[in-house]
Amino acid sequence: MPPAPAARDKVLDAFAAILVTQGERAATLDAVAAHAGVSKGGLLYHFASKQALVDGLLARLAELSAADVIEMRSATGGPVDHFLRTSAQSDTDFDRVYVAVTRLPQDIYPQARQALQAAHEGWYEAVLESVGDPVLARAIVLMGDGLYLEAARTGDWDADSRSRRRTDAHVDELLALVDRVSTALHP
Amino acid sequence: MPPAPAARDKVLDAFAAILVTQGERAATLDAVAAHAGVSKGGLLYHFASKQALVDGLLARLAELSAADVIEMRSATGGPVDHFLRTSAQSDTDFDRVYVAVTRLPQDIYPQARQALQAAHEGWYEAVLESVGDPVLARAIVLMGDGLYLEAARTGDWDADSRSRRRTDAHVDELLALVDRVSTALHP
DNA sequence: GTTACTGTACCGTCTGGACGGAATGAACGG
DNA sequence: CCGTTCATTCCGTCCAGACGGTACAGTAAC
Repeated sequence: MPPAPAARDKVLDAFAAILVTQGERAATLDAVAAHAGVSKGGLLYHFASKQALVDGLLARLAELSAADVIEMRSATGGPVDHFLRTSAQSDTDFDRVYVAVTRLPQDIYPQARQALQAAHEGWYEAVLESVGDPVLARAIVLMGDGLYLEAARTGDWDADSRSRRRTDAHVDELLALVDRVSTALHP
Repeated sequence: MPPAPAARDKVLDAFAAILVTQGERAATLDAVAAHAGVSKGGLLYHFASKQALVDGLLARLAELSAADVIEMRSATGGPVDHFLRTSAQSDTDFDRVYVAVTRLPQDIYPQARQALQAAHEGWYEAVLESVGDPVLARAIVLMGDGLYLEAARTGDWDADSRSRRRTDAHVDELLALVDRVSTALHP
């Protein structure tokens, strides 16, 4: 009944979800279509090939990445707080898509590497403006990546509130440490 | 003429190399066999199924991981220095296998997640013994993960010496920062 | 009539895995 | 020293199924 292109977004969601939870191997056209609740023909109507699907995911990452940096700069706790907290979490659209692109073979989709690099540079610049010191800024961005990897490793994707609270406490401690170092460098 | 099981190691090397550079999708039995200079039948002699191949890689990670922690503790520059430097590099057997396992879909191979977690805990404990502070130790391990991800993203796997020197300089700065923080926490 | 799909049928290629060998060399008896 | 036997190590081919992709007829809303 909805003639609006609703399926397109659902397909991209499903593609990202399967990439994150089951890897690229499982992200076949059939599997993506089934997970999206869409027929294979419907998927291919919006994305004529698998390459088009990947391109669509990368385009979405670019959108969400730009939005994330803007949100970072205007976050109440400051860019660093927002950055490390969202890195540890993994239940936002952006986090899912970011990790999904991480799962793509970078040597086969060079644009994926560029998209990730672009997201990185946005983060680095925002963090640098906040903390001043380039080495500390780099350290913070690296820790953010580490948190992403950890969230992916511990399978936080459908985590219960208990383990999430534990992660939050760890991030609080990290933020306190960063704050101490930051004020020590620039008193 | 070589009746020694030389092929087994070559197959594992090839499997890891393809996972790292081209992703799990490209790591088919044929591709691994071809890259190892072995026939498909020869591969299947040593690893009766793809699951067996994965198990073999995980077993090798466990070996190398234990060896890496031992090497860390007896490294000349100390555990932290050794850890961050090897995280930034990616030309050792251990780094290759570690990142290769990272590329496996964790939800499908739960043992992969456990193996990575085990490697992590070994690092964390060695770093903790060195720096004393648990939060700083966690920050260091996270930065190591970030460096792994960065090395994977920038495709350092066949890097020229120029880009490697740049990475080394960055790691030097990070180590200097960690050292300052460490002595500030425990004067 | 256009847009946004569903559904089915189909094609060529690749995939994991099974299988039957074949070369090598150690073990053993004579 | 020789011949046979035997396990180990590896090769090459075959197959059923899954894969990406095409084609197309139909449907339902606007």
